Amino acid sequence: MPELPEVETFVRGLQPAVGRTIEGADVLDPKLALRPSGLVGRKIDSIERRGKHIVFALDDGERLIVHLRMSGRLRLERSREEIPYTRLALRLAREQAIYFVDPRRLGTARVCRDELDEDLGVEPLSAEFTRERLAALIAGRRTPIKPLLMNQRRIAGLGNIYAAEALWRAEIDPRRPSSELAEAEVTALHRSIVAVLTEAVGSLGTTLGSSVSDYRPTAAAVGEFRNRLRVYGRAGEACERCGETIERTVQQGRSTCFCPKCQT
DNA sequence: GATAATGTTGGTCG
DNA sequence: ACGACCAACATTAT
Repeated sequence: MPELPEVETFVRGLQPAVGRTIEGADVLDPKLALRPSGLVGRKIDSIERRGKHIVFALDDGERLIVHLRMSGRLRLERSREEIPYTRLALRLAREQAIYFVDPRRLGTARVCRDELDEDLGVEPLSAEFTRERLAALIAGRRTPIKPLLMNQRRIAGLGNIYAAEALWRAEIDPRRPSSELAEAEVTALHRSIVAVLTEAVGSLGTTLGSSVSDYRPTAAAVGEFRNRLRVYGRAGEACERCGETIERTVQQGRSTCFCPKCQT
C-alpha cells in the first residue's frame, strides 16, 4: 500500500509522539515476534523515514523498525478499545496511542540496535539523488526501466504507482532496457521522479479506495494524489496527453499501466 | 470462484 | 554476477 509519499505522510503524522514515553505495548499479532518489554518505558527520541521503512529511535539506543508492506498503516490516534486489524499498539499518555493496523499482515516490526538498512539505495528526495546518480544506476543494465526504478537497493521509496507515473511524465516506455535511455531521457526521468514524489507528498499520498485496507493519512482525511494519477489504474482510459488508450501489461508479476503512443 | 492488490524475499534456471 | 521468472507470505475487495 504505501510508497514513499504515504510513508512520509505517516511519519509526519507521528511527530507529536517524539519525546514521549511508551507506557504500554500491546503486541496483538504473535507473528510480529516483538516483546513488549523491549518497548515499555522507552522514550521515543525520533521517528524518521528511510525508504519505505519507519524508524523509531528509542532512548536506550535500540530502534523499532516498521515496514508497512502492502496494507499497513501507522498512525497516532486517540486510544480506542478496538481498531480492526490492529497488530501493535504503543500506548502513550493523554489517551493516545500509535496503532499499527495491517489487514494483510505482511508488514514487519522489529527491534534492533544496528542502524543497518544498508541495502537501501539513494533517497530520491535528497540532494544526493542527482541526475548523474540516476545515470550511474542505470548504466550498463539491460533490465527494463520500471523494475529497476522499483528496486529498493537502487532507489529507496519508489513503488508500483509512482514508478509508473514518473515514466508517463518522462514519456518513457516502462519496458525499455534501462541502458538504452538517451541522455535527455535520463534527465527527464530524474526530473519526473522528483516532481511526482514531491507533489504526492504535498497531497498526503494516494488513497485508492475507502475500505479498511486502504491508505488514509489520518483517520478523517484521505490522500488526494489519486486525482493526479495519469496512468496507474487507468488501463482502458484515454491518455490525457495524446488520447491513446492506456494499456496494462505485467512486469515481474506487477501490473504496469502506460500509454503505448506517447511513452516510447 | 477467480483475480488482483500501494511490497519484499528467496529460490531456480539460464 | 546478472537477470528473468515464480512462489510465498495473508487478506480483502470486486
